[in-house]
Amino acid sequence: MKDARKIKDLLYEQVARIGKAFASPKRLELIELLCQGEKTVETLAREASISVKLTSSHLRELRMAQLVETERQGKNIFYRLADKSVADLWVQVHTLAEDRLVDLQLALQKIASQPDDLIANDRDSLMKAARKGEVVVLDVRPSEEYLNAHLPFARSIPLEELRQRFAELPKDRAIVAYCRGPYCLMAVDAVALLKQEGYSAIHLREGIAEWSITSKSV
Amino acid sequence: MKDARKIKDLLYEQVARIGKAFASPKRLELIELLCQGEKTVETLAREASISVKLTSSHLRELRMAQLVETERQGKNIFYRLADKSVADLWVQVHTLAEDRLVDLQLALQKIASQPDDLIANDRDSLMKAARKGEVVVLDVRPSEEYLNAHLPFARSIPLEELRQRFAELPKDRAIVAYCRGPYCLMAVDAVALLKQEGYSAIHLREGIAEWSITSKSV
DNA sequence: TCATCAATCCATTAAATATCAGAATAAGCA
DNA sequence: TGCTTATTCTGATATTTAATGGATTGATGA
Repeated sequence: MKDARKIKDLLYEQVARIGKAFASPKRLELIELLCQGEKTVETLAREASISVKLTSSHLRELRMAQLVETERQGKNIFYRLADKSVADLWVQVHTLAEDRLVDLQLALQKIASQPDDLIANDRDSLMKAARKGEVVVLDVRPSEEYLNAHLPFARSIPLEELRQRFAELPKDRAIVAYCRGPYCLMAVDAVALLKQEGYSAIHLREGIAEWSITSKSV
Repeated sequence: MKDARKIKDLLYEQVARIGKAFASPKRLELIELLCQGEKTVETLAREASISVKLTSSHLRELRMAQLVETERQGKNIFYRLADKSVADLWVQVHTLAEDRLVDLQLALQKIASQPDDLIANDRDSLMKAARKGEVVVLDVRPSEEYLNAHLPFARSIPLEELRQRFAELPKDRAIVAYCRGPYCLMAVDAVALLKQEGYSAIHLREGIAEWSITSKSV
């Protein structure tokens, strides 16, 4: 009996290693960044706005939970998710959080509905329209992330270059902008810019990680 | 810019509330128990082998993360999962842990393969056999849990009563025993007992929570 | 070989968490 | 009404974790 308890404790403790990895806001942000493709420690630190040392120590936690892998390329060490299922779990966790936590819902509403954005939410019809060229799907993430993976039919204009590259976008069609996911503000900013210029632009909450979850557990 | 950071921090912090709820072995055990149906604090404490006070404080954490709900019935307060998606997330998390963590794989092997158990893993063929009556699917959990929900075609004999009720089981067919899930040892014990009595018994790792995840994200 | 850069390791402090004991509620019962 | 039972709340303590600064490693390139 006592022995059974010890075994059980051991088992749950192992699973809790995964839970702990998902228990820190900074680590979640790093996971979301890694969903966009492999990155160096320095890049991750810059994009998450935290120090390299702190980034390194959080990445160490993620590595010890076997959620990320590293590879040295010259001077740099690249981190990547150990498996697609890690990205899936991130999506699952933040989706559950959005379903359950009122505070989170309120914060998200504040972002999205400030300029009263319409949010595209029907994948099939969006893809159908994109295929026919009725809408332009616009990826505003840095181009390396676009090159790593992007939504079908999407074209890439990183947010920083958008001001200079308006000319590439047609004014007679709706522009659907997306970025890293619902907690990334780049698409929101892009939509604001585009509207200022007279485009009809809407904001897609989902990023590639959210998109590639095939099945919603209903 | 600074404002954007503050918003982002807020968002990830909210999601981390869910992560933190899954970051403690004791809380994971409570979640697994609640996957079997609603239970009082006392019952949860007894079944997780921890004090009522500690159980209460862990349940408080889960309640604050909005993962569980309470309902008073007379003297007792019943806890239940706030949504099926909480059970789904538990399955997702422990499945990822089993995929990634070698220590966990080793510990699980020690349990399951001690008596060289065959593990039933093909749901469709198991259900087909159960429907035809070629195998007996046996639920060895306490009967309240069976009454709350159970696998198709399963019959209930709680582990404690198994010794007295061997007569109810046919010796000419395979018995497939299951319990709360892969970290519950009741089915393992049941299989050991049954084999001792000359039954051909095998152990199904999955419980109702694992079973009811319809789609594996591949 | 030495200087440089990227990243980690180590030691320290501050903050958060787990656990336990005792007091406090809240409902049901006598 | 007061007593009992189930549960939570309030502190107190020990452990764990987050964050930071200084020293260290490992590969690169002059």
